[in-house]
Amino acid sequence: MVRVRYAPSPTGTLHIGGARTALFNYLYARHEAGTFVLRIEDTDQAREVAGSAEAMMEGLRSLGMKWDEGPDVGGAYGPYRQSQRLARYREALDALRARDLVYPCFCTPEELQVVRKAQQQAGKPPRYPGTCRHLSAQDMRARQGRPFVLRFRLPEGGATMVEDLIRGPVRFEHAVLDDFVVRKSDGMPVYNFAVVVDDHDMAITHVIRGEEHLSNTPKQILLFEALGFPLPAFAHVPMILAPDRSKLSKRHGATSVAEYRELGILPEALVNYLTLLGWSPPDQEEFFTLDHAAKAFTLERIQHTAAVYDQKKLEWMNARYLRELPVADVAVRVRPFLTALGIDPDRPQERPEATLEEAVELVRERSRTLADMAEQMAFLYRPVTSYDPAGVKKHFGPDAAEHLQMLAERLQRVPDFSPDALNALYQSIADELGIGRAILIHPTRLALTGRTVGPGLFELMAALGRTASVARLRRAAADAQMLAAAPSTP
RNA sequence: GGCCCCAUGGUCUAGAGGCCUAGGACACCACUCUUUCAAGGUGGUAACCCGGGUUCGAAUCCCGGUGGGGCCA
Repeated sequence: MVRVRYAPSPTGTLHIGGARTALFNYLYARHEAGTFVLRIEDTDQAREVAGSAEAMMEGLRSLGMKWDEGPDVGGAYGPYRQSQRLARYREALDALRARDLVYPCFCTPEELQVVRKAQQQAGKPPRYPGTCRHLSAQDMRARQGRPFVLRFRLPEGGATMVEDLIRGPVRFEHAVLDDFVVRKSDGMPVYNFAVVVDDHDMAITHVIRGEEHLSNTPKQILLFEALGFPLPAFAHVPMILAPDRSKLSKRHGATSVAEYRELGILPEALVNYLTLLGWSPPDQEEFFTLDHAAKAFTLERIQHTAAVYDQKKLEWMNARYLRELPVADVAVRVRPFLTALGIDPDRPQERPEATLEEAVELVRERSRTLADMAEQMAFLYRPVTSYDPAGVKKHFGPDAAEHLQMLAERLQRVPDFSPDALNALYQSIADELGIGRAILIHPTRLALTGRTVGPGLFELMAALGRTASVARLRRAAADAQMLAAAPSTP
């Protein structure tokens, strides 16, 4: 029975790197019909951010991941918050202490800093010098009352092998490791120690985590062995890098799952994109659901190289979901983005004839995000307050006012306000005037939407409806005349 | 600085010794469709980090270098 876990520290928001690690764990669990455990690693009180754990869980849920065991849903291996497991760590530490596998160290950080500097300058690995490794009972008594940490007594010589499922065997010589700290002077266990106890207690069979943990793994293996725990399998997945190949951070723009949601990226698209970052399906297919990915997911197909995330491709993928998801679905999701623009699609200032779903159909083809989509359909719900300046220059020429006025009259009278009928009407007017249709079409679009780009004019006009269309054309006729009379100063 | 990982177009990747004249996708460019912008279609630019081996044969295996990343503070 496979048991995997995702174990974030609640120090901020759910990052796309973390989300991707969670995702790989989730997919592996599903593929193996195993158990996915969520654990909150909150031993570092100083760095903890209030509400962070809840926000992370919400982020994971929004992406469609469900865990079988965790702090909120419980399970047979809890508690699932490290802060509630301190007694358990103390117990494990006592066991090591009883067998003299750990020892107290009274060296101060300042003393060690000096040593480390010297070692670095000499080109040696930074190592604990072993000052307190062999203190006699008398030495100990002399230091009574002074703060101390607990250090692990590293086996002399030899090496520890990490059998990584993705990278193969990795060898770490003990000569470059040192007697690392397992308990801090404040009595709190160190990360490497707590993880080992937790992974064992929660019967984790596969530790799938970011590559940055590979260097910590030999220490953890040593602890597993010292505690007499069987080893889980390890798999270190490559990191996600910013476009400049540095570690992803806030200065690179949106990096958290929540931010992407606010930008109008669909969770389906984000998950799909993230899955492709460092993993590829055997069939080369780029579009899939979580379920489909789970069926195909194997550790062997995980990339060894760090991946640079590409916002453009994410948006492209999002655009595809936007135009392929059921309209009703998209309509529901675009609502909050309309609200953010001050628009209530149910109580428009101007009554468009199209329903929200029809509005979605109208613009989805050219939308990359939900925010983008909302902006594109905004013209349906509120009056035009300005015209694109380049458009004015190009399409509100000397004849425009007259044309717009005439179009308004004809539109008022045309019996059928469907796209086809409107198309026919424009054709016949253009024929009457002996001009190309485009000469009428462009000023109309500018009049109706204030913009020069957008959906097909006749569809747009039908969606807006007769009343609003005619009103906007009349208003634009007046505006165009005024603009022509008062040429802009260069 | 020490140790560890990694290395296919700008980016994500396919590739597990001959199927490679290195495939797909994003991006970019051109053309096409067209009332604009998209979407779509067609075509194009663009990569096996370098040097040694191993082999009849290497993007693929080995060694070294270089570069990038990570961990340790």
